[in-house]
Amino acid sequence: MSDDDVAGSTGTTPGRAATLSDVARIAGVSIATASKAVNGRSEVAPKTRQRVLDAAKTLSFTPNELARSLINGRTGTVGLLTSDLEGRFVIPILMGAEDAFGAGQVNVFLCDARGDAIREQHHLNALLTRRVDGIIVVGRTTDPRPSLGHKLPVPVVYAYAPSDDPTDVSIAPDNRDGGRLAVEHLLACGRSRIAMITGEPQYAAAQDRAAGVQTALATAGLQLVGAPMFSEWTEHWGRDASAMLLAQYPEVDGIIAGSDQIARGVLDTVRDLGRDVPSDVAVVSFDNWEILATNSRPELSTIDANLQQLGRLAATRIFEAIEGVEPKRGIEYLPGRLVIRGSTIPRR
Amino acid sequence: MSDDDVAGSTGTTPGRAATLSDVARIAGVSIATASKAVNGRSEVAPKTRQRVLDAAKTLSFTPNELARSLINGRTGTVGLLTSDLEGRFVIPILMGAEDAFGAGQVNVFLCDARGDAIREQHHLNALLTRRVDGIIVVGRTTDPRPSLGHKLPVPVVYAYAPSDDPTDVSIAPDNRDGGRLAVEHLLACGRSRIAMITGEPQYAAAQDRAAGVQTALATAGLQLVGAPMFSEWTEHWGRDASAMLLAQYPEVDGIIAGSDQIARGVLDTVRDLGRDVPSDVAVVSFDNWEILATNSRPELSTIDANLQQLGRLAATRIFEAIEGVEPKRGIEYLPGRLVIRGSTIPRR
DNA sequence: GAAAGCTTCGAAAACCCTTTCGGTAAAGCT
DNA sequence: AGCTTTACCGAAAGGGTTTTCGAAGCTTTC
Repeated sequence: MSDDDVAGSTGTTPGRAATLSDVARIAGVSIATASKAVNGRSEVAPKTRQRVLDAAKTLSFTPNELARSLINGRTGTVGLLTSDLEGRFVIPILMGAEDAFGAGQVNVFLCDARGDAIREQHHLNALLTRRVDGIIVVGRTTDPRPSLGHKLPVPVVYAYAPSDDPTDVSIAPDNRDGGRLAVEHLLACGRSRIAMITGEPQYAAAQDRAAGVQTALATAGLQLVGAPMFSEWTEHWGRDASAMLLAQYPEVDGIIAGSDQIARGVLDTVRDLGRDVPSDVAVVSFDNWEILATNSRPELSTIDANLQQLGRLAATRIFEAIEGVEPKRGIEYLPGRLVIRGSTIPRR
Repeated sequence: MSDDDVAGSTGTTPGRAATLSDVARIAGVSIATASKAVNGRSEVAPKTRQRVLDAAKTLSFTPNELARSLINGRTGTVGLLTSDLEGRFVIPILMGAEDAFGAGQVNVFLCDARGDAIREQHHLNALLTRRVDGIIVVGRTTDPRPSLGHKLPVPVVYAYAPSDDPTDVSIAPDNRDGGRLAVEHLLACGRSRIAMITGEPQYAAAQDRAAGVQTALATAGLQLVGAPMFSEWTEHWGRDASAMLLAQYPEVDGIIAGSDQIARGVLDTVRDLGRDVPSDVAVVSFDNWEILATNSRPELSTIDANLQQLGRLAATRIFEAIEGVEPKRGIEYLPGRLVIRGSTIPRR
């Protein structure tokens, strides 16, 4: 049954695939006419068209996309060049891109460079010889990455990690604005003694989120309790940092964690110290990594970076560039979105 | 600099890409000779070859892979058809496949069907018109999935989720053997009162792991404390179940969790109940999902499914099938590997 | 010095499709 | 009846490459 409902409907036979000339021969017309018939062009009599379509069906003819591409110069493929080992960012971006292109219209070559420049170059060359219509480069962090240059014959869009060349087209999450969202949510929850525990200071994501937080607090006439605590993107650091923080500043009633991982550590320690989340201390974090955010006690309120939308946007930009639209160069920042859960608002 | 080191070395110019006939014209030879020269065939004089290669270099010629594929009937591409939304399994499998194919030799079309049969059919058709050389189907669970049938013109290998048709070629993790590994490790740690908390009973992974555990215990002349506890693949269930378990059977000194997520919940509750891991209760789980396993207190001993190797194996099987090797049909089970961390062996 | 062998190169077919353009036949018009 | 228009179809070129096979040109052999 599975045999029939799937393969049967594709109808492809094993062995060699049917070609257009096979169809033409069966239908008793020329190859040109067959082409017009299957492509729905008008210069063919209805009766003839039907004969061709019948022949195509019985042969289960599928036009060879390679030959097509060779003619019109478009392959309908894009390359997704990533260094994101974990697939943390690249999968939602891939899904967004598929959405934007329309399912089945465009196919995506996914290449993982594993942070290796040589491998990246290798993949890039392979993509170019395959004549992709465009390339989306997805970084592992939001730090700027080296540009691929402007000598490529296809448009390039940088997603998540922007290019270090301002004349490239880049799309990145707006971490500053994310910081603002986090702060405003805590303020709305009635918190005013807010501290921040975040990851490695070398990361632009850490710096930008901290900057956004501090700016938003200043706007509200407040300031952070202590300095932002930078170290690692780990639960361990979240635990250690929150212990230190609460020892030094017991009055803290809101903590902004630089990532969901850190927040998990914070939650653990705050509970261990006998304080309740969210009534004593509210916690908000970044990433909305479901597996972490929805399994904690309580579940995490967190800033989602809208990665899928980021992918859609990247695909849209690539598409526009292919169509010849003059791209808006520079970095386009995509705002995040607050997902509210139990770590800031008590559950009923 | 970035401009030079990457794009410069590709040497591709914007605008139209150079073709072989351009190269031939510049070098003053025929297209046929140019082809032989760039492909390193022997029927061309060294002097002529050098002239062609120089011309190719100055034009930064890249052979058009589409035209090539059209001739030899091989595209050097494979489709990876998945329903694994999270990318939890597909990414390591993709990486393994890339490894096996050799970097840059083969490119992978990644298609996400999102668990939707229609979308899957759509992607399948797209892959076939693109004339991929083979298809790897990656499922979301280890439960058998519907076969794509045998009428496809290219070889298909099922990875992670085997096909429900025993005449297909499938590669799946050996969860039974994984259960054995977990048991033997706990026994080696001196535990004998072992219980199991695992996920949804509908999942083959849950059943197989439990079966493996029980068989291994029986071999050692032991049996599980209580019945295997099935419910959900969540931390919440891990917490609830371990509370119930320890209330009913306080003598338990080893717990096998059906997943790292469940184990995280178990660790939490065991600690909350004032027992030490691993000295009072040792915990071992499945998956080796790094983000979960290495951030817990203590870190998790867990059975890694060797997904990357599974991807390599799938790629190898596809490759063999393309080469015309008669495939070994049925399900090939790939053993897992025990990763020992602090939840079973006290850290120094 | 002619036949035979080797090396080197190019013309052309092939891969599969799309598109242009010319040709045929039917239909419409005066 | 003679002309133009329309509708339909097919021959052929073109896209970029590989490969086969024949044609030179050269060297060796007797």
